[in-house]
Amino acid sequence: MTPTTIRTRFAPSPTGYMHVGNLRTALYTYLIARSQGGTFILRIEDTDQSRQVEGALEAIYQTLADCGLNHDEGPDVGGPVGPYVQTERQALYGEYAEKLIALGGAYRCFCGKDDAAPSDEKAISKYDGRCGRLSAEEIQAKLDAGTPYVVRQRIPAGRTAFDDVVFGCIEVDNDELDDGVLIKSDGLPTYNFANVIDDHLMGITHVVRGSEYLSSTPKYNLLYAAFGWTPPIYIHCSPVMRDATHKMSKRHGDPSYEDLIAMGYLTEAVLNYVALLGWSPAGEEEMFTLPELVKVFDVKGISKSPAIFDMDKLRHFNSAYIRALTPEAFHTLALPYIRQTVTNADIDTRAIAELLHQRCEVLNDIPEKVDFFDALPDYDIALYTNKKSKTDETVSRTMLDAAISALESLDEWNKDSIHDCLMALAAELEVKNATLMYPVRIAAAGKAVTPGGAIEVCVILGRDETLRRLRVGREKLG
RNA sequence: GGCGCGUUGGUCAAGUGGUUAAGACUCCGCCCUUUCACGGCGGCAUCACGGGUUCGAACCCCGUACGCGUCACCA
Repeated sequence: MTPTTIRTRFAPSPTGYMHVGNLRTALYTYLIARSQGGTFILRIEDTDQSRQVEGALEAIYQTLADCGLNHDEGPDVGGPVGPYVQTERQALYGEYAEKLIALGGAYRCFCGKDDAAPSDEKAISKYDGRCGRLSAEEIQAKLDAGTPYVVRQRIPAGRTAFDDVVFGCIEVDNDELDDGVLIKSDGLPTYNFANVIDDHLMGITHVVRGSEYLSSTPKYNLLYAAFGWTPPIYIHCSPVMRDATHKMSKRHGDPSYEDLIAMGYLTEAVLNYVALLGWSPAGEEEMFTLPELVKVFDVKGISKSPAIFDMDKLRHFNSAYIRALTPEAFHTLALPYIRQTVTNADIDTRAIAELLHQRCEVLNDIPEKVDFFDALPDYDIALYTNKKSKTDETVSRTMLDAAISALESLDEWNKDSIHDCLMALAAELEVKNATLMYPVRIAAAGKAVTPGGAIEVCVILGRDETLRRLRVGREKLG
């Protein structure tokens, strides 16, 4: 029996687009809640007004909705512990800052930005805490004089330890910790403060976040301790990397979730792959839909080391998800891509989709794969030479001649009739099926690689166009 | 630089003192086959390094190297 229900939160700041690492954090956060019947909350951390990016908020909502990571509480759906946007909670932070000052866990700092910040960029220094030693009279005098101030955390002496689900027990000397700013001079809280207040007030039991917060977690626990609160369970995740030394980033041109979708990846595939970046399931199965992930997810499988994003493996997942689609669903998805290069209004796009379906890894590959249906490419006759099919230019001449006259005399033009006709012809010529089919396909498509074989291609092209192309091929061969 | 963290094949990774060191992706070969793809079978390739502890270490300890993070009135 769990004493408290699990409550997790995804707390992005609207400062950019939804990156793969963000998505993964959201996913894990969602999975932890859902797998244990808990509540998944969305909170917007917008305390840095200068970093707001237009459209970022929309991207967050859209991505979560597309992925099915539905939140139970949040700015849009409300909930019992709102508001869920930090700038709307400003009064709350002020109130708790006062409380913390009274408790001795914080103090007002009247030093200007320049006095407190390291002036020399080389020198790594921390705030010397001088305002923490001001007497009550001195503080009152500053206050009376209207001196602007920030609120800083008072770090006690000693050592602080905390447990992380992924990294285990981490202990640091408090000397390493700075008296960080909790309330900025604009009155808004820093992440360090808002996060602790909100997580506590919102009853968050499990905090999932990037490992870059590992170093500052002791400060948060000191804050919890000063308030007499119980810290949450921490789950720090290592970053998703673009290569061995760089995190995925927009700056390097790494794709965001929406970029991947625009490239022709399926949401389900992206989600499945992202889940596996830094987490491994107990068994050997790797393919999981979101509901399946809810069933099998276990924080024990989260790994400590960073994971490099591998587009090849994503492609693999994507092609598997595409193949699993119904023919109808695939046709609907593929049609716009087919239409990028196949404009002929009369052509049977369903037949094309059918050929494509098992041969398509990413939707963006489609236009290039089917362009020959619209126009016969200007191909090299070297294509007619294929060792496996036992063809060369001479053989191809014979095959094309025979195929042309056989197809010319065909009354009915459909898959079966063409099939029977060509098979009979191959038998009559005493050649392997491939020896006849190969040159026909090359002449019909003008490409070395095509989705579907000679018969499928010819059926879609239709009688006149097929015969025209076969004659063009025959002519090219001289 | 201080502190923290990390390091199993090219990539994701399983593994918690005794294993032929799983599996997946990629790549290669073969089979299937009307090209390609799918599918099937097989293969290449890994415990960063150096010391310990131990009968025995990928697993425990120490150190080294390399990498990442952090040291903001950013989150």
